[in-house]
Amino acid sequence: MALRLYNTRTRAVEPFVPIERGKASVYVCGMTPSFHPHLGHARTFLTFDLLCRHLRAQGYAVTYVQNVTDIDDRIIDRSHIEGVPWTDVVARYLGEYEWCATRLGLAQPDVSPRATDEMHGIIAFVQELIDKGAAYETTDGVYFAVESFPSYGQLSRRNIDELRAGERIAVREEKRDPLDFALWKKAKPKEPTWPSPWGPGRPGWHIECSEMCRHYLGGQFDIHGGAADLVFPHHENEVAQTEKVTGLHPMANFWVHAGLLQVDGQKMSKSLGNFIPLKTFLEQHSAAAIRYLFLQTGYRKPSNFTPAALEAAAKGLRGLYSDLESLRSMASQHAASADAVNTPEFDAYLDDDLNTSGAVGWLQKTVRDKRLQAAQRSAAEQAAAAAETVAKADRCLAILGLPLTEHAAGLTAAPGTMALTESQRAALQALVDGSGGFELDDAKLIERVVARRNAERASKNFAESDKLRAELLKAGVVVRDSTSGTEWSFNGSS
RNA sequence: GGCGACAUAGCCAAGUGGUAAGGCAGGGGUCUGCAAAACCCCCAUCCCCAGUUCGAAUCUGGGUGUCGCCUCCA
Repeated sequence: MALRLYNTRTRAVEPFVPIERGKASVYVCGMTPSFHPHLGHARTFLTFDLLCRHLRAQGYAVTYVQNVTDIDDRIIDRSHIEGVPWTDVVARYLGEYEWCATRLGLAQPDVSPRATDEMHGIIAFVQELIDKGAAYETTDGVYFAVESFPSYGQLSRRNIDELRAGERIAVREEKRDPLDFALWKKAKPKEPTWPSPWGPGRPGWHIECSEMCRHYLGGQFDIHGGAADLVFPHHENEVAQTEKVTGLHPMANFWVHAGLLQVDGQKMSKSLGNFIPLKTFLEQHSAAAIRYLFLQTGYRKPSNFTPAALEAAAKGLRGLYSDLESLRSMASQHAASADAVNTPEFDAYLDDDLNTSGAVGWLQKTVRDKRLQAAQRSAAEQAAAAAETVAKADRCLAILGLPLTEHAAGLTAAPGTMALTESQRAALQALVDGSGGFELDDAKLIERVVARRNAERASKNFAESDKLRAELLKAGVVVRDSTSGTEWSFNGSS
């Protein structure tokens, strides 16, 4: 079984055949740091993170390039709005993205080039287009002549004539064709500029990706990714620019697009008021839970985010982890032999156009079944069987980007809910007053209350112990009794 | 208006010709001082209509609905 991927270029699921055996070159359109990264960004980059993890697990040497478009109209607009230099805007929002990427466990791209570091290449690229007669200069910039590229519209399946018909009244009278788009924008007042053969200015959108693709991956490479909303015009324009310059087709063998995230059944946007800033979100919720939630949905489908779905995902993942912990303790010191660690069924799901939903379902079922089976066996057999399952599950979870050790803690409670409020403290304090310390930290305080409750239980004073449990619950603390003692935890939403 | 995607149980969601994975929620039971956890059992015929086929959630045609793109967007 080998990887098959849906290819936007051909509108079909096709076997992935790399240009160079054993290698995979991947370019993904990254951030334009002009505003807060949002939950939709997370879905897109998580998708390609998974693709890379799977490719690597299958033995491919992956070169993953994810660019940063750090100069753009919106960045300039934002700097005017905030009254700060455009470089500050970039630093702020890019920093925010990087914080989120770390939190989400996104693998570092092998290269993350920035448009402003590629100016020479970009300018050269534009010049090549002019030399080839595919671009022309006007008083305000340099434009790509769509007419020079007959297959324009192929990737996004647009009809050029219909596009022209629908085009709004051309503002730029100098444009030869309303569809022509800017490669280089000549300087306007209060805008950052770079010197060029056409005078000071800056690149248009699209050109930076064409240049970076060519620079880092060559005129043709394996996979070009991005979110579905980039198919037109961004990727269409990239194709036109690149193929015009290189004369090679296709620019990328596979075009892979991640479905857009919706919130409450609607597109996420600032104007609709359902914009979910990623950093805020990750400060309040488990990164593993959102990752798991996205994995439960096919990457190409539109995904509708709801708090209920997140909650369900967090619980589902927690259950999986819990089963795995049980298996781990059964396995004890027993180690699985390395060659036993393969998961063909799981791999087959991912090979099938990244069927993460099926893969996760298989993992859930397998871990659960194996746990139940192991429990039936003799101690010796049990350890061996459990160790093998644990090793396999660990492998799957690593590919999914959900390693147990890193994420388990974050699932039981969100960071913001880990502490008692003043009133909760006061209430619990009152229950253990007379015991001395009023400088107890939260954990110590809770443990005192739990201890008191256990004392009541020991003396069969159940009415009192239940009252204490209720008090703890009011403070967001859940207690669980077992033969080995009483445990407690915050019941913060994940 | 043009192009496209999607429509499976209360919710999320796999499954592309042979009688519906998984998760969450829910119901019943075992266990427990109670509760939690755990364990056992139960819970859909796949938007509608008409076709093709021995057989369709899966193919074809026609509807209906939701969403997206066509302007900046991950």
